[in-house]
Amino acid sequence: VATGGKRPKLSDVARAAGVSAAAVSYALSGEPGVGPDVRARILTIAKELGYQPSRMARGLRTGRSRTIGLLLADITNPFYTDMAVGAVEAAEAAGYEVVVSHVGLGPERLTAAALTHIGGLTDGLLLTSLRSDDEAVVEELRQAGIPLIQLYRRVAGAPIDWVGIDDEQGGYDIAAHVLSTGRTKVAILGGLAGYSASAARVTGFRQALATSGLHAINEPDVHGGIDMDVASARAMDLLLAYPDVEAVLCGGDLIALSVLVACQQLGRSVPGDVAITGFNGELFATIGPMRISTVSVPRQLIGAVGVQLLLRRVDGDDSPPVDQTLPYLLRPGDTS
Amino acid sequence: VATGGKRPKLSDVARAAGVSAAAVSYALSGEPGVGPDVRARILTIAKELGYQPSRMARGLRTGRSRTIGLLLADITNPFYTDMAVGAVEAAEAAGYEVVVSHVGLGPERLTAAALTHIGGLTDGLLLTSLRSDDEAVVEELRQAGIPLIQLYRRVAGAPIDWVGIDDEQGGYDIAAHVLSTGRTKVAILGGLAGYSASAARVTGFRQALATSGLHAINEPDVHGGIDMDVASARAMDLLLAYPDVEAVLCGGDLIALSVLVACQQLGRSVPGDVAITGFNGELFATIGPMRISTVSVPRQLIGAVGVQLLLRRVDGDDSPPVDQTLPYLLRPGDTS
DNA sequence: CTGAAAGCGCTTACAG
DNA sequence: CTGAAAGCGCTTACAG
Repeated sequence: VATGGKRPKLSDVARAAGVSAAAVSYALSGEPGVGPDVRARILTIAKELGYQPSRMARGLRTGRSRTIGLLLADITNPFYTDMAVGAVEAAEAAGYEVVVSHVGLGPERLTAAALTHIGGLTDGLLLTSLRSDDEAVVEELRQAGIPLIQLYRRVAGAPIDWVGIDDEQGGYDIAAHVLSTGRTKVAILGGLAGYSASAARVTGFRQALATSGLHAINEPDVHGGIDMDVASARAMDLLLAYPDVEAVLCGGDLIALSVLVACQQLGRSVPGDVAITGFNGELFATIGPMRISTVSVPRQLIGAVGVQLLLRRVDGDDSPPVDQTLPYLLRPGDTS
Repeated sequence: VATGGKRPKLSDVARAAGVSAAAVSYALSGEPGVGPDVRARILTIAKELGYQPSRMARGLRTGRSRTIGLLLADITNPFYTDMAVGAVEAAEAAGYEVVVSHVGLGPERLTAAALTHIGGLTDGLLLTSLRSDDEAVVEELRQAGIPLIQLYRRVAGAPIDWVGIDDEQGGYDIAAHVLSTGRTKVAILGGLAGYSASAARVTGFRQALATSGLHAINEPDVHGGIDMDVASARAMDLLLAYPDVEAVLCGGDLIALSVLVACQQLGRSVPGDVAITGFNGELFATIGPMRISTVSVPRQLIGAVGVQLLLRRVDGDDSPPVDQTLPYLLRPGDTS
């Protein structure tokens, strides 16, 4: 009941059309080798029969799946799924399909997921979930001979194309923006040090502070977790430990939101008493009653450019790895 | 430079181990037909060589890909990606892989994406993006003979398994919760009428109101868009048109957030002047300074149960379609 | 412009 | 317990 009839195959179409299998193949792929009238008839019959070529057979024969994989640590995180949207659009334009895998945290799962893609499922991989110390994973995938691109996060020194933004400069810019309002008691609440982008942002914050002859009042404990509960605790601890803090530079919008909530709970006015900045430009940072000042990362563009780089590699380009740095947007909101 | 050596194939492993291809195949799949010592040697050599079986070849031969597809209208929407997480976990336990496709809005794209999955990429499909009037799409996919499951949203009357919650009862419950506080001037801000869940929720709201001898003060214009800008406009229009409204029952948390923001802008206190309820139980509804009262939908569970139903169909079960109704959670917050 | 044939890398009855 | 062989559904030189 549930399933229709058997799936028709190419030879069924050939028989129905009274031509050879080769003719059908040529007709469907738009190759020469079959007359326009015959081609039209074949196409009609194929549609009538509901013929759908087997990707397995085609892939086995051609060695290409015309599919690229996108590996996400957390498919629930819009920061990365925005990249997926850009990737899907760019891939579609090139006749490729994007399949997304939710791999969860941890290098083992990353490797496992990647290996199933490597089994020919996919012609190349977009990697997003890299930690700075994931060299081993990346090296293993490289050995497997599948083209790889790093999206945003990266492994230090890995000889693999990368596309992202200049987080350090972004951090510098938004810190300079806050300092320009005359605040001097500034704290930093960065993400985990193990991620390349988190580290770079904090470096940028520090450089801007140093330029004004300052340093963060909560050094050196500026790195930490970004999950909502952890971030909330860090925010509250900070405000309690440094009652006179005038500005908090955050490594991400979620941390900034935590600080905002904590300020409201403690009765500190924002941005009157405390200025707060985020990073990423996430949706939730802009939809609340108070828009968070942030650095907006061009996530869809990163995905799209990643696909372009990847398809170049899939087509056999083996020139040296490139770094593609994209522009970001400094977006002042209501919190600074 | 970019690619490693050629990928080893099964026959390479066989040669290196000095056995037949069949022996390797049996050893890798854990089938009997090869002794334990030989099996161990084969496994070792396969690992040494970095052998990774071709999914294409295996799929072509067996007619199974051990992969299931999840079609998302918007991969950026956490409501649906939460289902993906549940699906991934359930599938992994069963030895299946989940690949997610972002199809965007519109039935054409849905069909196109589904067809590429049907080409053998995937053994079955989890559908999330259905509108009530998508019968044509669903019928076409059914014809193609691929097992299908509807997640949450559904096509009325389609003979396909479905898993979700009782939105009507959920709507009734949260409306009753608000009415129990004595409010009588109640408005409804529902989602688009074209989606089964939106319609059911509104029906539930109305029934609860009717039970108290009431009806929404803004009837019959209770349905509308849920994108942030549209929802914001609807919220503002409502508050302006009905200055004495005491409660707003919303079809989703994003709408509820819009109403909350509009209330703050207009200086109405929440929940003092206006009670607000959402629906879904999304993360952002709970992380702001004010938690939105909502109905929490068990999204991961829906994904997991969807996978179970699907794998049953993949294994050939063709019993009549089932509806699987899961429990939800009424979660009062700070807005009611 | 068309058809017959080989082969992509596996799995799985089938003989030994 | 092991090996030789057929075949999954395509694509693509190669002859006609």
